[in-house]
Amino acid sequence: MSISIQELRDKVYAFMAVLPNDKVTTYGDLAAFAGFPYAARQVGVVAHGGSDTLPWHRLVNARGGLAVGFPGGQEVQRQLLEQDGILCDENWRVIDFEARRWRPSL
DNA sequence: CGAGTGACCGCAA
DNA sequence: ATTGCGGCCACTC
Repeated sequence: MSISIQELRDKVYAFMAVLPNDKVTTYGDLAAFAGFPYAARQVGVVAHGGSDTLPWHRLVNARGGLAVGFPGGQEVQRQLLEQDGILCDENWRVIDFEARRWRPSL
């Protein structure tokens, strides 16, 4: 059983749209809530790839760390997070991540 | 077709 | 705490 990438993109955008400005979420959680529990990677790709208006910087990995895999992305993401009042430590991890973690509709 | 890659996840040593 | 390894899925060559 394969997933539909456009359907996934739709749901990801929808969730990002309602994501509070002072909270963050993870790729895995977003994928799970969107109905594709194993599609975390694709979530990352579609979330950052397609749109410039959506707050991609509020997506972090399951350990609360900033995006790895894009050179220099961590610096950019940290600054964007600071603009939203979210701070990071030297290890590129969101401070107080568990408290700032957001869950859609639960 | 098969192999490699990627803004990921989880567990084991 | 860290590193290593396999697994998941879709995309590209």
